[in-house]
Amino acid sequence: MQLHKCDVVEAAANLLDEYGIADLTMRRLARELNVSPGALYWHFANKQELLGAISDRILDGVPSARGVADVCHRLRDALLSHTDGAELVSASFAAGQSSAMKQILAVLTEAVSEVGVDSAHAELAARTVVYYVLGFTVDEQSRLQWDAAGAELPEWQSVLTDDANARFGFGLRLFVDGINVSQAIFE
Amino acid sequence: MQLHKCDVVEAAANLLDEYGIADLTMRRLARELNVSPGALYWHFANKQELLGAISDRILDGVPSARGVADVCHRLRDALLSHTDGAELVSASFAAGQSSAMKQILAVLTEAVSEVGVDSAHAELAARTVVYYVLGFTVDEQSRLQWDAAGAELPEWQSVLTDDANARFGFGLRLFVDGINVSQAIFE
DNA sequence: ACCTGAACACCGTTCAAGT
DNA sequence: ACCTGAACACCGTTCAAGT
Repeated sequence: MQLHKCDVVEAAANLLDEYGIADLTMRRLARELNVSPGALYWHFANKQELLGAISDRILDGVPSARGVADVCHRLRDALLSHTDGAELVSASFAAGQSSAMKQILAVLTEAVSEVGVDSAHAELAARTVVYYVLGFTVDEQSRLQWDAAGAELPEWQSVLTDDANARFGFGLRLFVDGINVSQAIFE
Repeated sequence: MQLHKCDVVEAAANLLDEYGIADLTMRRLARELNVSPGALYWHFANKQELLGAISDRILDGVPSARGVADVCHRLRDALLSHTDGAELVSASFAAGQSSAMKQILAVLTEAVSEVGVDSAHAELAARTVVYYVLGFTVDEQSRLQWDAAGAELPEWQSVLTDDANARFGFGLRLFVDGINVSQAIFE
């Protein structure tokens, strides 16, 4: 039967989860779908566009969150729930290929505006927060996956995960505090 | 004559500046040096290690800066002074291959400590700042290089560059303010 | 010790030709 | 409209063999 865009994205997402971003190639994806490599280029202009579509799938639902902290936590959760999710979305965002990340940026900008910051500075503050969340989570995920390959998690959840949550929250608060200070100055 | 590590890194840096990170391949570098591709693997274990060495070359001098703002500005300047510098260093840092970035992290941690933050939180704050500088500069550089390829800079320096400086400084202040707030709480 | 040559196992992308 | 087959122009890495 016919190949649909969403089938391709789903197969790609499965490949990502099972084998990681390094093994997510156009040729391998085509093999998985039992089509020739060229077939993918009827549905997607290039690999970057496909990666953007996977990013949007990973981020499904995140743009509907409200408030800086809420958006950031849900963004991080979404990234961590797929192998190499942070790296993939980070790359797609940098390449301007993830419309979900653009929405998230808009939602964050609005959230910052509501604290009383003018819209030009609000967008800057929102970008700043996004850089942090992506950078932190790429880092966190690479460590997580690295020692998940080694010794299999001794006493999980509490020791490693909660610590990362606390670390993430600390950095996030640094911004929120910074934003509140800048708002206090400008008014 | 013999091939030395530093010659390889220099040739690689030149290749980067002239053609960008996408064309910085082991094979192309070997061609430029008039050696076989395999020769490079006598001096470097793999491509990542070589990229790390280029990163360290790009960041030469930055770790000797002092103070959060000073380090961050010099880091950004170093990244912007080479084609795709931000992307390269960002990738090397994520892969744990840049010792210069580790030094920079240490310097930033010390600078934050001196404001009165305990060392555990100081390291977190330092990482947070690094994520911001790298994220911001990768973004800035990709835009810069994108419209440098298009219309050739209308009335430079003032309109584009100064604005980016101001934007960079704004995000940076968000942290420094946030750090000061957290220090005020903890003491 | 340092390097060559040649191979291995792949890539992304294009495009005439088929259905 | 949608896909195949085959090609184009590459990759990173390894390793026996040479000097």
